[in-house]
Amino acid sequence: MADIYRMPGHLIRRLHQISTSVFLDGVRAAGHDITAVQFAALTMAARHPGIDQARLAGLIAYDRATIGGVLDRLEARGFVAREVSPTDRRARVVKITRAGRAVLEEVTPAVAALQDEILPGLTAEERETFIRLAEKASAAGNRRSRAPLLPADPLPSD
Amino acid sequence: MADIYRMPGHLIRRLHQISTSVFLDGVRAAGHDITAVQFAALTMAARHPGIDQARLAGLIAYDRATIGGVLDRLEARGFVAREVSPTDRRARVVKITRAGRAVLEEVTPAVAALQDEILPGLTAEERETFIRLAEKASAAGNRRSRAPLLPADPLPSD
DNA sequence: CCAATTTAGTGAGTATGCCTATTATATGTG
DNA sequence: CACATATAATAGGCATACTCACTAAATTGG
Repeated sequence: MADIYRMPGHLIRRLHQISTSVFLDGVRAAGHDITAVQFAALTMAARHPGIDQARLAGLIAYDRATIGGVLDRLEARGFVAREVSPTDRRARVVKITRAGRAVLEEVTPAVAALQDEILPGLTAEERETFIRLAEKASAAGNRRSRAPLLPADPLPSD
Repeated sequence: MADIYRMPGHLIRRLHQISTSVFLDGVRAAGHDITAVQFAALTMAARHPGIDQARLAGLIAYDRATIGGVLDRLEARGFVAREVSPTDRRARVVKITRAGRAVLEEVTPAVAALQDEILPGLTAEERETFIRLAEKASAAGNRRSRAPLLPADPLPSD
């Protein structure tokens, strides 16, 4: 009989539920209301001004169809703006707005503060171990994901 | 600057993407087409014949609204049947069908075989460590989740 | 330069995962 | 028994996450 409770897939799904819940609660306690996914997109938009949607998606491992909806919501709330790229008229360039930057600046410390709560019940050493193993596994499985993480500047060997 | 790539929440989301992708590929290679979520629901329905939806949801940490849709799809494909509970007319009792049991019997070995692929790049020992830490963290954070795992037979102290 | 291929983004469809509200039914208390 | 409360399931809505098909535009090969 398959013991679901010890299967990594089940445990990862549970941790994902806990993670999104803790994130949302922490951000709301700081007086804002953005999801972890929106936070990551906003952070990367701030770090790479004028990046197009496809590259932004690759930097945070989102599907191309998914990032469209995320940006729709961020744009509707005035946190990012999109323009047709001057160098490639297929592409749409994403820029964080002043309002988006303000949200990011207020939310980022709260996000940093809640990191330990995402893996509750673990010692600092155990958390480090978990993060190290998760990094190793996600790097090794990157190609297995439907939306792999892509480097900012793709290597020719890729 | 927040380093998203080392945040447990981001890593967990990436592992979740890899996990669902590997699961689907493995199940499809075995000639079937059910998701990890459907597999867990089917497994628990087989293990607890006649369980109602709310308890089934609790056993696998699903939201009550979510389990309805999952069972809709399993029922549409003839893998489970639902009836009004004879002891509580609000509740609907879930039973796995012969077809559902057949799918489960064929898929379960494939699921067991793909477990190691869910955490690729890790040694057997590292996988054990990851699973142990994930169990510890998910147990500790259970209440933080919107849909906590509930015991089959709830204790009065809960 | 032109045709074939690739790429960026969207749209429609499906599946989780959550929220709030509603309906129907139980249960507990006076 | 009557009333207040609690619970099971659903309905409708929003947010990821993915698939496939499509349009428009860029790139590559000849």
